[in-house]
Amino acid sequence: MNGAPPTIYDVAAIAGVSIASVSRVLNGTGSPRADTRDRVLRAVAELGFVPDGAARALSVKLKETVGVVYRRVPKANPGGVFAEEDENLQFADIINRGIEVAAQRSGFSLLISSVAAEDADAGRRMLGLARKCDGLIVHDLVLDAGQLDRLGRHLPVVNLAGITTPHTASVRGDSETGMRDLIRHLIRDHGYRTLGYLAGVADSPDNVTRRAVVQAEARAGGAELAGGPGWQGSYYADGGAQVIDGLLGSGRPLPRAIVCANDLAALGALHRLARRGVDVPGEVAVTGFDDIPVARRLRPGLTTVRQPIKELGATAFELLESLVRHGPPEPRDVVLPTRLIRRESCGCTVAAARASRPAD
Amino acid sequence: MNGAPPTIYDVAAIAGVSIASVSRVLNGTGSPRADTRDRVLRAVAELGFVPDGAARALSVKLKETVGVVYRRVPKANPGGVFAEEDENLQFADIINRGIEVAAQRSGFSLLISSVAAEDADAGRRMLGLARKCDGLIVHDLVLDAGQLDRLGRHLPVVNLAGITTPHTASVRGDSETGMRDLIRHLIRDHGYRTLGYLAGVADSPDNVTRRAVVQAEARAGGAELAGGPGWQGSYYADGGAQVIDGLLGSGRPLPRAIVCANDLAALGALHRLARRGVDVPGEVAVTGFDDIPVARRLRPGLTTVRQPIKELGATAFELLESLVRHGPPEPRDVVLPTRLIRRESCGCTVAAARASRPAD
DNA sequence: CTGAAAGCGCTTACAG
DNA sequence: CTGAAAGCGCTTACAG
Repeated sequence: MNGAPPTIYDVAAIAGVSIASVSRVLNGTGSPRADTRDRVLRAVAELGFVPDGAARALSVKLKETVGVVYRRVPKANPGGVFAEEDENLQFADIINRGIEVAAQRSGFSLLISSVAAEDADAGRRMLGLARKCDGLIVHDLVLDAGQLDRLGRHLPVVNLAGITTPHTASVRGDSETGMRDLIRHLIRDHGYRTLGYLAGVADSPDNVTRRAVVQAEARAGGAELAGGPGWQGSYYADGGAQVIDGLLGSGRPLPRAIVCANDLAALGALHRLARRGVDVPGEVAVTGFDDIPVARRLRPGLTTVRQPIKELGATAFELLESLVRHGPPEPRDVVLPTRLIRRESCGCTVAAARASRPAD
Repeated sequence: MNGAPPTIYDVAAIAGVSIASVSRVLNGTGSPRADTRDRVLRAVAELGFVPDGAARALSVKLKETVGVVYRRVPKANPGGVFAEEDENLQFADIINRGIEVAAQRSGFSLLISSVAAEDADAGRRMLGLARKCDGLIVHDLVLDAGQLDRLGRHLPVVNLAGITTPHTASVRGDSETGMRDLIRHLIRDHGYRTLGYLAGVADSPDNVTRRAVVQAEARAGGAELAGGPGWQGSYYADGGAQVIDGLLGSGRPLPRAIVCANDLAALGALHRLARRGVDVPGEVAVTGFDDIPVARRLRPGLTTVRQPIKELGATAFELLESLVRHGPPEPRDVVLPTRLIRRESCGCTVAAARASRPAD
């Protein structure tokens, strides 16, 4: 940290060669003589030279950096049981790890930026990010289809919301199959005749899809599906807890099984049911979606649909890299498989649940 | 995404002004005439112009980007109960969020990079990172004191390992006070006479400190402290579980309380004790350190020491920014307060535990 | 207030 | 194989 960091000119001077030669040996281009190579490498070591990324990026028109935007959770109820927001971000964190590992394989770095849900100038923050990277990966619940597409006209964008637009690519988990298998398990294997769908953010594509599948499968299986505004959650634990409070307060009986839009909603529901003395799964079964790590730590263990979380991230990066390097990949919209994970919250015994799934 | 993105020259041409003027209105420097301002802004909007970050960085010699390096977890035992590594990274993820929020306030972006524990060319990866940012924040367990200091001679570095070196700054939680309060609680309030310290990575500064405090407080309180190689864990759940297996296999009685180096080790220990039918806290008490979100979801709720995780990250950023902008801050090595969080795994009743801590 | 021009630190045709 | 030079897209003294 003494003075300005050395530049390629300093290296060239010490090595007694031109900056072009320094650049070549450092990048492994051309075929420098062994002697040249040695002198450059020695000078580099002596100075502790590290080439400046900005200068290189400017020159090659590639920053080898991908921006990731995810949604920070709205402030939970002050004093609520779930004031701790960080648990809520597990899903995003694991996706980001998937992106990062894939990016690292390609020599790209990850520029991470969260936007608060209430953040008015989220748009500006995203532009600030955009100038520093080659393309953007945008998580669910950050931008709507219109905003995404507009952004996609300016730079490569892939969204993790499963939104298909003309100028972006997308990745999502297969909600249809996962949810279908789950509902059939509840109706056929457990014989439940009444269900409720504890919804996520109303207009999120995943929520729309999952609700539709629950409806269709309930009808096909001859089960009754409770609904209405009282079932509107938020994808977060607080929302799940509030729905349970409302349901219990309404005086109407609970359905036999509550199908939550995701694991966090289920976590909130489970917590509140336990506190109000409702036995899960004895009186009411509860299920989630995602299979975030905490799902297996809950008591009872949470029956859910596993998404390939890390792979969602890795795939998003691969789509983006392709977009950056060669333009729109084929296919532009990718759906990754999901699978039912039976634990105990659906009513399965420990033994049955364990036998049905891989060790965890 | 049609053709090359617009540059400041394009904007200037459309607006009918010089690129200097465009630069000025975009950066709010000088005092451009209202007319000039309008024309520039109109042209910017028309083109969807976003200034290139690399060019700006090269020019002003500031990337407004901070690199963060954290340690990816070694592969867990294949087929082990804790094959899922992501839970292990909660602590790092929350720190990173703290960094990010603080960085955002200063207009900095976060460049995230993990290194695998076994990764041979971690050094190279870190240099790759270094060229893209103004300084580095290095998590615990990534580099040793010598490596950190060497790195710190080339660019601003702050470490989250609590390691004090001549050329880096550091942040850590106050392990001394937190651990002292915890041990006193176990000995005085619960009357436990035998303890064991389930260690973390042997040469990690935090582990060294925590072990020393446990020893000192046990001695002072007249309690017996079990030790030996059988107590060596890893900071991860797997390590905690293995220590329990070894202990149970040895045939010797367990101490009345097992003090774990961190929450993850406690999680592993708790899991294994439950599986082997040992009652916690009835037969043996178990405690953690950190208070990661899952701690409150465990049954029994985990008694632990809360670290201000996000603040650790935010403080690390603030130190780094100061290092980047003005050179070494004062003080260069910061210690943040911790506090005992009583739940049930230490033997407290739900009521007593709840009364002793803030709602959660 | 505004513009012409130099400079930031690299990479890469182009000659030799 | 190697070097001189142009160029990447900005910012910022310096004149005017």
